[in-house]
Amino acid sequence: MERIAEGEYAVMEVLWEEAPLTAADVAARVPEDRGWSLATVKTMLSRLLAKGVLTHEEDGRRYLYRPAIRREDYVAEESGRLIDRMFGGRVPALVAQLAARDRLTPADIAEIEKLLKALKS
Amino acid sequence: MERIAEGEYAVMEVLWEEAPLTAADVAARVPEDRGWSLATVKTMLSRLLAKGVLTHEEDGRRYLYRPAIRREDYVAEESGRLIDRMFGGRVPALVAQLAARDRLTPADIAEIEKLLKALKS
DNA sequence: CGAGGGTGATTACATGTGTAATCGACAGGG
DNA sequence: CCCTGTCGATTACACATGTAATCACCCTCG
Repeated sequence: MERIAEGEYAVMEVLWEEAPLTAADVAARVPEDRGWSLATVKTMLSRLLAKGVLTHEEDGRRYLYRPAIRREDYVAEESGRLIDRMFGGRVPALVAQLAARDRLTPADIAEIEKLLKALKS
Repeated sequence: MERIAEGEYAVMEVLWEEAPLTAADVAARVPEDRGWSLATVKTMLSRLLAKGVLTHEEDGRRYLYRPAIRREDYVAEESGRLIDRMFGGRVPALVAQLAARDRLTPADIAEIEKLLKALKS
């Protein structure tokens, strides 16, 4: 699967949320703080098409865009990449790191414990 | 803290493992499969210096390089970034994702449970 | 003393990315 | 039927990144 750049990812998020959309619709839904012009969004869409992570179908004179890959798949790949690179593929090392950095609230801990317990059955 | 590119990260790994080192030493320790020339490693070192994530001290006619940032800090930042972007900052969502993808062995589960239990005390 | 090898610095060049402007085609309003 | 706005496509340009080659300098060996 092609790598998706940070900015491009923002466009994918929009389409994973709702699809199909026109270029203008996507632009309208991209987070405000990006401050992107419509032209910029169109460039992103073209590049994502070229990467094969989007598809488009004609709708009269314009296109409707929709994701060609599933969000879970992409997220899984990126998470795996990070865990491999930074934690030698060891998930417990990641969790230990998060714990050491206070990224785990008591609620998080409880939730994760429940998840793990469910896994063992 | 400056972003560190994928290739540059490989150089940082070497120096986090052992420092200080000369450019030639770093090149010798970079993973074989990168297939980098010494020149390439030197470019990386210059860029990392420019980014302020390395320091160097003179050793006669050459430099000894050493990390200016701690590995844990960088790793924490990158992990946080990923969790924020892909899981809305929710660590349990990440763990659920890993579970769904069979990235968790029974040993991992046991280890994580032990970690979490220790946290609660 | 002169040549060769090692050093960092400078330069090179292709590709990716952020961020658009512009262009040619076409559709719909007047 | 023509103007204007809209669409995708093409082009632009600066900076980041991967991957080096080359240069100027200096130390050491012969």
